[in-house]
Amino acid sequence: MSTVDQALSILQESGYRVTAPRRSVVEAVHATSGAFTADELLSSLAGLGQPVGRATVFRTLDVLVRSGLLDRLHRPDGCHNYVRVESDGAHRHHLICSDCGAVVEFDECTVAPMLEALGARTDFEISGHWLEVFGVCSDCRH
Amino acid sequence: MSTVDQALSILQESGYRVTAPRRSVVEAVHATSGAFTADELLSSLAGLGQPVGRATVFRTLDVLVRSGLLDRLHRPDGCHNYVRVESDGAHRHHLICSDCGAVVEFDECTVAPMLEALGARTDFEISGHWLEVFGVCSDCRH
DNA sequence: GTGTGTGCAAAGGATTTGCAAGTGT
DNA sequence: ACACTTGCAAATCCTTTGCACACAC
Repeated sequence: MSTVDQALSILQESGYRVTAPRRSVVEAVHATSGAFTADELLSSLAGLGQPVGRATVFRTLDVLVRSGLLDRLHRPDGCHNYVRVESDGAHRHHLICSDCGAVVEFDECTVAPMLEALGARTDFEISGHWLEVFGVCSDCRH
Repeated sequence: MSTVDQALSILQESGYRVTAPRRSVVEAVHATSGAFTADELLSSLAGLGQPVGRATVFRTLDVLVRSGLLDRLHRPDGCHNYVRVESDGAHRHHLICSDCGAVVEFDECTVAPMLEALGARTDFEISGHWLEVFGVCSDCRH
């Protein structure tokens, strides 16, 4: 069972219908490696000969995020990038190459004790955090 | 010397001119407590009887960020929020109340060792990171 | 006086929405 | 059948830009 099919099953289990445009989007997403924007995906779909309407792309990205198949990234330059989710841990962060957009997921996150202290000090009830790390991957350095 | 005046001096030292609209913007910024958007600031200025053109507000926010007087925040609901910078440390992160937008700056950030390990494992040359923490402040809980 | 900064209105880009027609289950 | 989806085009939102005028230094 390919990963695309796995994704489509998850979609279905989440209560969404599996339609041709959604299949195209999922395939295009699986063909990428790294972070992408809605617009890049739109062009990519057109290039693959499987054009999907602009609105549908946006709606499908939402659906995929809600189904846990994509993560929405927030980058300094613009906020709406997406990446395919690889692991299934609840705690996911991303290391992103500023050059080529390559993304590495990681879950070793040592901020928990710090956040606890921070919550105590400020009397906030901390509900979550975002951590994103930027750098240059080995390919882009050479 | 009030904080507004301090800010205006910094602006000037950064090579920007101190003009009436910029003064208004700095005053309005100092009247807020927490994160705000360009649009909120625009309305706030109009409400104070010191209307400033839309373009000028955007340009001035840029100038203030570049002068180190404001930080640009990225929130789940929308990406371009601003907060007044309070400390002068280079390493600043923010704890934001999801309810009222109150912001607490903090600098105790314990991710450095983790990032070092992450860089070694992935062969990325890590250049920076970005951490934001969300929660509910004590006022909003009561 | 000179170079910056301003305001307006228009342009631009990204995302959303309304709606009639199409389609998965 | 029925509700969910789609595509299109228009609407909306946020931000930037061009340009003539004004102002800080």
